[in-house]
Formats: sequence, C-alpha cells, structure tokens
Amino acid sequence: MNNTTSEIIDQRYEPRDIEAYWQKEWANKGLYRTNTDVNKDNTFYALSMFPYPSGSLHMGHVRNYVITDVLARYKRMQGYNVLHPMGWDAFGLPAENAAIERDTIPSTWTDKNISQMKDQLDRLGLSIDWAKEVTTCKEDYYKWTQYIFNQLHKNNLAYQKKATVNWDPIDQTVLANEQVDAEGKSWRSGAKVEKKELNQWFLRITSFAEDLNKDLVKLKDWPERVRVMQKNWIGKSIGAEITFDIKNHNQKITAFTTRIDTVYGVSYLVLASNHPLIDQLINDKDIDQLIEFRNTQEKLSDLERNSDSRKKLGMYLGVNAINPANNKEIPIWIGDYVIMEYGTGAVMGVPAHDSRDYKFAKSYNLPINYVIRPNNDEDDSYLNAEYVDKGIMINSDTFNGIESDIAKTKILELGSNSNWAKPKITYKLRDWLISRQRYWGCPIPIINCKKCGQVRVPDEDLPVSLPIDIKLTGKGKSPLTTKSEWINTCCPKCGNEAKRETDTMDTFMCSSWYFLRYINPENEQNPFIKSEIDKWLPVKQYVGGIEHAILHLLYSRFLTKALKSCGLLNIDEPFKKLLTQGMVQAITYKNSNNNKYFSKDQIKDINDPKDPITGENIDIIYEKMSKSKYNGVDPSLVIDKYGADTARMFILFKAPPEKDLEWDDSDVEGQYRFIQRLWKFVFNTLELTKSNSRLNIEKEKSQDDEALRLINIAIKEITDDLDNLQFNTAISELMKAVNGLSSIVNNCSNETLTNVVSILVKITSPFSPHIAEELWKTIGNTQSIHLQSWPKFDASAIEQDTFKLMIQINGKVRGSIDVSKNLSKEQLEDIAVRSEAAQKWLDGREPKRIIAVPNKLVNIVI
RNA sequence: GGGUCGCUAGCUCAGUGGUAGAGCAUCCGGCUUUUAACCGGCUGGUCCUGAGUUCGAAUCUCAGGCGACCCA
Repeated sequence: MNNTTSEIIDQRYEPRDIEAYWQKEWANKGLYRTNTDVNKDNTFYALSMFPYPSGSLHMGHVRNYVITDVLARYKRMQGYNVLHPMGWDAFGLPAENAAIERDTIPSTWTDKNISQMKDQLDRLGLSIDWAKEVTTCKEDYYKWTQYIFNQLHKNNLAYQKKATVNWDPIDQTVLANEQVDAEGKSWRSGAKVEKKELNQWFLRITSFAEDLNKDLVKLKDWPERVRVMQKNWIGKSIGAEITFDIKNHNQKITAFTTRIDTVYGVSYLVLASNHPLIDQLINDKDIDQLIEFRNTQEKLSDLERNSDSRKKLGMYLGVNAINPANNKEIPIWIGDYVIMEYGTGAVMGVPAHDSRDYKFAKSYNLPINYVIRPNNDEDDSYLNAEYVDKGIMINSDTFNGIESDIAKTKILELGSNSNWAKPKITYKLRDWLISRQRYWGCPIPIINCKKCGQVRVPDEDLPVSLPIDIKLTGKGKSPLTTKSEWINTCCPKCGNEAKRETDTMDTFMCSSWYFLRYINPENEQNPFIKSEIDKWLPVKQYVGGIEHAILHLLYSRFLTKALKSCGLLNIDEPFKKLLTQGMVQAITYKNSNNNKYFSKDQIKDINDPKDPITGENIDIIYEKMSKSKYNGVDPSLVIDKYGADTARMFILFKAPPEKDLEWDDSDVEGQYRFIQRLWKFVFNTLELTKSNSRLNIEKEKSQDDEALRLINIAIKEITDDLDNLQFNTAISELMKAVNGLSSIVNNCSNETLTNVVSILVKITSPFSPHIAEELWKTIGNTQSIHLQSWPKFDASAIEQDTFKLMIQINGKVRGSIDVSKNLSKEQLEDIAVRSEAAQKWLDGREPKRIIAVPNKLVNIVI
C-alpha cells in the first residue's frame, strides 16, 4: 500500500487538537441552537435524565449523554428539528452537607460543581443547546415549581395531614414510600428508616392511580420491566368491601378482600394495630398489653411486618364479630401483618386460602375452614396447607359445587343485595409525601395564619426565596425553623401576623417537570406554554438509569396528568419512548471473606491475586464503578489519553445500551486503533485520488461496484441500527465497511473513492463528531458535516450479479458454486445435482427430493 | 412461588428458519520515525441441555438447567 509517503505521515491523528478546535468552532457558530419555528411533525426531543451536580462526571453520565447525542445528531441529519437540552437537578442534601463541611453555602458549592461538569460535558463533544439550560435551585426555575404547587393546592391535589411517615435518622428528614427500598432503607443515605407521626404535605397521586395504571398500556416503547415495576407499585386490586357487625357493639368493621369467594371460610378478623375502632372495643384489662403491642409495631417497617419469613404477631381483642354470609361468630384480633394505610386497615382471615392468614392461624391455633377444593376431587392433600388457587366451592351454603370464579360474582351480588358487601377497587399506591425538613430545597409556598389557616402565597408574590445567610449545622431542627425573620410574615388574606411553612419540597418534585421547562426556559410569564409543549412533547426518546423505574418516572407521569387536569397541559404522558441504559462496571478485586476491596496497584500478581494483608485468595469480579471499590474510571482521564471520539465509540460499542457495560482498558485501545484506521483510510484514499497513474478501467468498474456495495450495506445497516438504538452493531458495521473498503480502494476510480469516503465520513459523524468534522474538511468541504443530510441507501448497489449457491445434502452444507442470480428453481436444481459435491455424496444414487431456494441454496435429500 | 430478561469463539456482543459472524484478546510474520506503536495473517464454536416441528433449527414449539433483576 502506498502509505509511506511523508505527506501522510505528517498527518497524525491528534485528538486533543482536533477536538478542542471543533468544540470551539461549533460553539462559536451556534451549530446546535434549537430551531424554534417548528411544527409537531418535524420535531425530535432527545432527552437525557439531567444530573445532580456532584462536581464530577462519571461514566454512567457519559454513557447516558452520548446515547442521546448520537440520536440527536442522527435525527438532525435526517431533517428533524432537534431539541437536545441539559440542566441540573440542583437541590438536595449533598450540597447542604458539603456546605456544613466546608463552611460555605450550598449555592456556592452547587454553582462551582455545575461549571466544572459543564466543562466536562463540553469535552465530550455533545450537541447540547446550552441556551435551554435549566437549574432547579435557581429562582427563575423554582418560582415555577412553587407556582405548580399552588396549582395543585388550588385543585385539591396538595394537602397536609398527620401521618405515620418514614424518618431517615441520618439525613434528618422524612421520605416518600418510593424512596425506601425493599429492606426498609433510605434510597439516599442507606439508613434504616424509622416511623414517626408527623404533620406533612402530600400530593394526591392516588387520585390518578387508575389513569397511571391504565395508561401503562400506551407506553409500548418503554421497557416491559419498567412497566411491570410501575404496575406492581400501583398495585391495583379488584375486590369487595365486606361489612361485619360486632357482637354487643353498635360499630361495624369493614374489610377489603379480593377473595369474596372465600367468605364462608372466614375464621377471624384482623385489625391493624392503629385501627381507630380498637380503642372503643378493647377491655380495660387488656390496655397494657395493647400499648406494648403497639410499641413493638412502631419500630418495624411495613415490609418487615409483611415479610413471609417472620412469625406473625397478634393479640385477641376479646370481642367477636358476625360473618354476614353465614352468621357465624368469629373472633376479632389485632395483627402485625395488617396495615392501616392499605384497604380499610382490616382483613378477613381465611387461613384455608391465604398464606399469610394461614401462618397467623397456625401461630394462634385459629380454625382453618376449607371452602374451595381443587378441581380433581380425588386428592385430599390440599388439606395439608393453604389452598390459594381457584377451584370448586364447598362448605359455602347455596354456592357449593360451582366454580370459585363464578361464585365471586354471585356472592358479591348476594352481599350487595343484602347490604353487607359492595364492589371495591384498591391500590397499593399511597399519596406522595413531599415535605422535607431540610434547607436546600424548594420552599413550600404556604403561609400559616391563625385566622385564615393555610393560605397560598399568591402567584404574583412568587418565588418564596430561600434565605441566603443561614447557619447550617446539620443538627437539630430543620434549618428554616431557626430563621425567624424569614418565618414571620403577614397573611396574604387578612394581613395579620402569620408564619411561613418551613418544610421544603422533595427534590423529585423539581425534577418532575424540568422537561417541560426546557422548551422555553427564558419565559418569565409562565412555567411553559401549552401550545409549545404540544409541538415537542411527549419526549421522543428519553434515556436514563433503571433506578428511576418507579421514582422519577412515576412522579413525572403523575405530574403530567395532574397538570392536565388543572388545564395547564394537553398531553397524557410525558415520555413516548424510554431507554434504560445499563450500568458501567469495572473490574474489582474483592476478598470475599472480609468483603474488602483492593485497588489494582495493591495486587502483586494479577494472575494469582492475593490479599496483601491476609494472603487470602481474592475474587476478580465486575461491579458498578464506585470510589469505595477502587474501580472508578475518570472520563476526563480517558478523554485526555484517547480523545472524546474514542471514549464515545467505545462506550457505544462495548455493549447494547440497555445492558451493563464492563469497562476494559485494552478494549478502549482497540477502539482507538479503529479510529486511527479510519483516519488513515481517508488520508490514504485522498492521496490515491491525487495520483493520476491509475489502473485499467475494467478493473475499476468491478471494484467500484464492490466499493459501492460495501458502503451501501453500511448505510442500510447503520440506519436500521440507529432506528433500533443498536449502537454497538452500528459501530461494528462501520468497522466492517472500513476493513472491506481498505482492501479494494487501490483499484477504484477517483469518482467512486470520493463518493464513498464522503458517505463513510457522514455515517461516522453521529458517533465520533470531531474526527468526522476534521476529515470532512480534509476532503474539501467547507460547511459543517453536522449540517449535512443522512445518506440514503441505494438498493440496486447492494445487489450482486452472482451469488454463492450453497449445496446441501440432507440439510448439511457440502459445497458451494458461484452462479448468476435469478436462475429458476429448475436451473438451480440442475446445477446442484451436477456439482462435484453432490455427485460425490450421491455416489450414483437418485435424490429422493430436491429443495431449491432461489438465490440461496439447493438441498438434496438422499 | 410468580413475572421479565439472558445463556453463541478466551472476553464483549451480532445473527431470530437457509454458508455461524464482528471487535478485542491469543498466536505467527513483517515493518519501524515505539506518544498508546503500526501493518498483514492464522487460530479459535457441544450456538446451555434434551425432545419435537421441518428438506433444513443458534433461530420455531415443549420440557429442563444456570444466571440477573422485579414482585410476593
């Protein structure tokens, strides 16, 4: 190959120079400014979940933003008006904690972090329109968060109530249910959550439980598992409420059940320990026992109480109820597996057909009455355990013998007519607790007046600003409660002395609407304009981590629906298409005996890793990057070493976007080599087109066809891959194209070379925008490559005149022949049978059957 | 216990009825102005297992195994 001329060697690939140069050029020219003159049909909103400004970008961010950037660039080239914004989820505890540590104020720390991270983002070559930037902790943003709160409050969707709430003892604040994990720990601090009875602000997400559940089916372009998780969280159950009379009392107890078909099998009732009726029903002599029972309850999380592994605890209340279905007397118990917040706080105990009831009944020797048996009546083994499936009714009066599914409807009918049952739907979803007892959040715009009660701060008086000069200690009460000159104010209604609400909002409230603000962040009159929202939303592609499957994504869906019901929006759902990208992992060295992690430097022999202290064997595993595991890879260092284009391509290539990605330095180097190959390939072909001593025309013709075929395959495959978010295979196709073209360029015509290289650079540009821009200029263009059109593929170029006809004997490949295309089945069969391979296997026999697939193969059955 | 996803070369992944592929790694050779070299070539497969459908199965069906996540 003619690659040793000094001219080419001088053209070294220097990513640092190229990338810095073009980033500046793009910014100066405003290349990625959003077009505002748009209509609904030609917009593409490419959105990444905005980051918390922690101060440094990590690989997870890089992966997230590069994915949306590739899409944004691709869609721009396809002629869409693209909105690709970025902003900052800037309220939250880390800033408050950092301020305490460094004796500064949260806003200073936050601003510094934002500018650092912005620099890091720019070094990735992202096509972000910074004119759209939003920052949730700035007054021009949180003013509108408060405005939205007011709108919700006006429409009875925000309210205060006393409730038992999750208290995080480390962060010193309450948490929403969604923010407590399956082990009863805080999503943020990891602390074991405690129970507290507090007066708190809630948003009425439960009013939208049905819509949130129903509309999940509209989200066809969301990952199924996210939809399943939301469905489970909403937890719709269709059942009935049954009313039980209490013997010797006037009160009644209502219990919710999804299994009214088992009502003849009720052997007791269980109430939640804080059920309001208990105090009226309890005998004086049992009060001490009740108090003790309640005390132990308060220490447990809901999940612990519900856990299957724990022994269920309860106490008999000394009072009995009447089963309205069969008038039998049944005892009333208090049980730790029933919670007041779900259903009615009362459960009808049917141990024969419910596993938790079964355990409870076994613990306290309560009767177990079977009222359903399996369809195959020969086997009595179901009597040894709870039988939770459907079956045939028994011991159920007039319903005996019919199927339990049918009995459900009939018993509900009977109960409804006799006034002891009515149809009822419940949801596991509870209202969203948004109060936080911390400083660095959006103040709740409410003023408490002795005379007028809770009064909204009028919209025109917003924002209620956070006081700047506040002493943060991290101890004791919420910081705002210590600021009396801020708290004391006048009632907007009556003008008398009144006090401000000192709770701030959950930061998830700020992040539940930021994607609406991006459309017109400069708007001083409104949070957003309905008609403008309609042009851009729902978001065409949203990309973020799976950890928000419930939290952020559910809150955003709720707020969208709530704002629609307040008349502020027309859309039902905020995000049309969702991609949950996988984690970025890296190798860790872990001693499984003591769970200690080691850095690579601490390991003497990587091939036989030992604990440097104890000498024990060490496991080598891939885990999510984190400081504590000594396996973090700093994006800035990777960019310094290889350039952003290599980092981008590697992270896209290494795994499909939704799967976890294992970082591997040697693979990054492989990616860097590919980029260099691309670089050299373009310079090499440029050199070829300049030299006039080319080969004969005939050879050029066939090689030209092949070059066009290769580049058109690449267009087709990469276009399909981008449409399906398969970035890894798209890059694989690029590699194939470069490899394939490299071996034939010497014999192609100048015209074809110029054409093919131009296309190749274009289809590379979304992935590695800097090198593409530089090469684009090198081959003689003046306008940016990022303003060019995405190439269309030419189907006729892909077709070949001949193909390799596969010869199969009994379905196994035994040979192949090059033949011309579009031969008839008969012709193919004839060629195949006469082929050397077939003759050898036939060995004189007649084929039993021949299957010919045009343009593919012939299978001869012997 | 239920649900979702996955299992293909040493590694990470394509391929979803018709020739088992890519990149990286390994190995061999060349070259050299060794930033982090570079160039060429070779090797490498029980497509998790079993059964079924089919002329033909990595691909479709059924059963099972292993793993990840979610729910109970």
